[in-house]
Amino acid sequence: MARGAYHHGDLRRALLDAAVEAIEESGPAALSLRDLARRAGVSHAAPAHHFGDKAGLLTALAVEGYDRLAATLVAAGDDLLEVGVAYVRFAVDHRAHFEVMFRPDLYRRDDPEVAAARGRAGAALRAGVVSVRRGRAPADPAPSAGDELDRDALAAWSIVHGFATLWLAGALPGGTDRDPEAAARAVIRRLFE
Amino acid sequence: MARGAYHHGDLRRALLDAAVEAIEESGPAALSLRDLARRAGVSHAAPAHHFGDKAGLLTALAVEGYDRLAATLVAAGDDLLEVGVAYVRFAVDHRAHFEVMFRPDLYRRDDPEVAAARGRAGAALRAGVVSVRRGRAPADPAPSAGDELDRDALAAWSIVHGFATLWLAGALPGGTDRDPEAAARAVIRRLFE
DNA sequence: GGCGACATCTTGCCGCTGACAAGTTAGGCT
DNA sequence: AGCCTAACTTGTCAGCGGCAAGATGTCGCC
Repeated sequence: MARGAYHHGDLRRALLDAAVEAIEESGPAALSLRDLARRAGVSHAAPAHHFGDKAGLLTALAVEGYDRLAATLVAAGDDLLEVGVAYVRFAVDHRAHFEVMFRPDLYRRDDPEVAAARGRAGAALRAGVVSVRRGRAPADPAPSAGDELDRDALAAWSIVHGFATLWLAGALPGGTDRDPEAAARAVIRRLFE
Repeated sequence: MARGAYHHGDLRRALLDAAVEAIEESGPAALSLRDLARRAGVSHAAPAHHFGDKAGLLTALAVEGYDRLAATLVAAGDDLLEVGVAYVRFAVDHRAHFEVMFRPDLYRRDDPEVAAARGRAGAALRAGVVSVRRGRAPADPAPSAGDELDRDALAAWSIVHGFATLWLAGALPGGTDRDPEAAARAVIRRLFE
């Protein structure tokens, strides 16, 4: 076993899980390392050993989030509508991860692990956006190279990310709250109707 | 004069301005009332008198943000493209206000002043979205009532909000950074082409 | 013109937090 | 057996938010 399972069992995992729980309860701003330590039943300085500092813990959470998002998007196939719905569902179902991922002032965005995981998620997203051009003229004559996003991809990402963010912020009125997935479907479809 | 201008001049305003400055420097998570007090040259407890607590200060900032956003959107006219671009420009130019507004765990979302200001911004947004249906079939047979948003409005709001959020998070690659407005224009146009 | 009432701001304190330093325990290796 | 190192604890410090109590300035009012 690579790490963990010495004294506590797997403290690193337990702390990350506790962080998710705490963030879902009261948002990332109110997160406290000492509270996480209490939840895991260890001393207040134990988290520092695994993550260095608070930003380190949130960096690990962001890495995990990007990886899970990538897996979710890949599993959704290559249909833009389904990939988009999967993006929104990920945000709703894993709001703690999602909120941290797009809050760069909370963690170390330049961390190489984060960059790699973000790259994987970005690739999965681009793969899903290919189908957006169905029934449309091809985009630019010069196809996007490397990690660039063409206009279609940017529009698709914007619309699903915006919907997810507004939903998480509680900014959407009434009926949307009950079934975000259906509302997201309708909104995304607006891109190619 | 209604308030302020006793000892300091206008401490309330000075604190809000200092908050904007501090948030632009290092994000809302790192905001400290004591730091704001130092910037304004007053004691550490002075902010409490004007705002009660930290959430009170951020609530005031959110109210100000929604009001300024409403004014910005109204000034942009009733063309969806221009309203959308104005939304993005507001986020970029007033990132401190914008970031607080959509971070409901930081302030009191149910505050009546916030609700009123948010209502004004929402109305301005809806007014701008009317034109999205140009060249399209009218939306639902039953027009949206009160503060409801139909699918077109939701799609428009999502796409501009998503673009703005991603830009602020530094998630957009390369070229978008230099001229967010042009990129936003291209993305929004995607809604009715 | 002086007095009281009030808004404004200060000083002092408490518990909590993140970070650091130094010590302790426990598992693995030879 | 003996050691090494990872994993954790204990102790400490400065900074923070929030509260209480006091000081100071400003205004209405007679």
